[in-house]
Amino acid sequence: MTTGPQQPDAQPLRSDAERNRGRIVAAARRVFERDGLGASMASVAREAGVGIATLFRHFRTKEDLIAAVFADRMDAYVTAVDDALDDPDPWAGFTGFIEAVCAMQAADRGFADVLTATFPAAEALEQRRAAAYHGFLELIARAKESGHLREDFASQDLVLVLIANAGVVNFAGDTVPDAWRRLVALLIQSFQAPAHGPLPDPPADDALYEAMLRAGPGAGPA
Amino acid sequence: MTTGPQQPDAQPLRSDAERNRGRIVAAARRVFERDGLGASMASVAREAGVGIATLFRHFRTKEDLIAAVFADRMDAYVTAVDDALDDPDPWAGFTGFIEAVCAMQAADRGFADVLTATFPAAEALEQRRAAAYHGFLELIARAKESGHLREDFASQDLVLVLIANAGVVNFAGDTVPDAWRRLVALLIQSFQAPAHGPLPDPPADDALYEAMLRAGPGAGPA
DNA sequence: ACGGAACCGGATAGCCCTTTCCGGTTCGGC
DNA sequence: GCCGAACCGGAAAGGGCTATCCGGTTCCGT
Repeated sequence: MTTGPQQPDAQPLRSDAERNRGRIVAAARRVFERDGLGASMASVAREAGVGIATLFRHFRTKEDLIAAVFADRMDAYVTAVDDALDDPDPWAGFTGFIEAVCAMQAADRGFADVLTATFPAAEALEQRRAAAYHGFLELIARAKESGHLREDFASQDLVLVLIANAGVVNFAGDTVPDAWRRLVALLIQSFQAPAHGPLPDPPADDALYEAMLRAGPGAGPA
Repeated sequence: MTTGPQQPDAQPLRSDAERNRGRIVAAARRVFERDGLGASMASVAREAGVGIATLFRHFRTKEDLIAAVFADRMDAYVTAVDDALDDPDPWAGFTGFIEAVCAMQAADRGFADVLTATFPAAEALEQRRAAAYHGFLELIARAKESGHLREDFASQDLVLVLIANAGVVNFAGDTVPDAWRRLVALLIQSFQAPAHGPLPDPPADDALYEAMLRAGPGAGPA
């Protein structure tokens, strides 16, 4: 595991350390949600009311902090897929999932950044991402089978939606908080069968992964 | 005029100054095209083979440099609208314009950033933006009248497309250079009549402008 | 209630950014 | 070919970022 200091079994922390750790994670959650992953570690420390050194002692790098903060959002991500698979209507499940995920991006700019990047060092995140992706493939299959989803829809199109939506969310953020809804509605309608025409080929999976890697280490957009 | 030093009539520059100014603009064009507006002034100076001070003597701020570099791209932007208006097929003109502009974004990451920001101090840019927007309104009207464009398409949707596409271009950039084509194709199909369903209301114009303002002064994304 | 390990946080290093300052150099009119 | 004005570019100021160092403090077992 790469998440060194925050292993559940590592040996109990002293009470003050435990308390500070909780404060830091909670503060980071608030700060990242508001400002995206571009928020500085100093701002997190300030929000938490601890010194910078304390923050870096608990999380050796910013990426470690991100992994700790967004583990449960990634759980919600997986849960959203499962819920969608439980929907008896495959098309409603499919569209509901996309809307739900994009809504999560709009509600948490940090999470929007997380979904469009890859953190190979943070296994906790990547395993959940893989699980969700796997479920989404099933969602695609069922929606196509039901005849509501266009046949040439590709799994890579989800990444495209997430990137586009992250762009709108990071851009419009607080000023135009509902702009993303219209974009997502448009995209969903473009996915619906019958298609209005053919499409260019989707990008290659490994190339997309490569691009998400580049977005990882560095911080999110300004 | 806010473009102080680069006025055409200001009084002729000395030959070496004139030469350096040309080098700087050409270098900035290359650097911004490759790296987006986030590129540093130092990298521009290095590419131009001049000192940093020389760069800042010719362009008091980064924004001044941006305005000088992208004036002609904005001309191409206006030209694209005019060409589209010349198309006898309103729908072909409409879709061709969107594709052309998005292609310009993909070919020049700096321009992609310029299109999704506003620089109130750079009148040269803003006047052209306004002209293009005005032409686009006419393009919308004709395309709706022809029955190919959905009735609830709003002019703000162009901004949405530009932002979403800039997100994909800045994200996928060199790694997945054609990813944007699929996104744009999808969006165009979603604009085509008959619509697959209703849409949420478009964002308010002034709110969008406000958001573009925020994206202006600061540099582009990483 | 005491001693040492664990923990704290401010100051600091090192890097990148935009913008300014200033001593040295080059141009170009005479 | 000389000389002043215009111009050059490196160095530095001022700010932000991640990450580390170290002297002082707090916890907790005994």
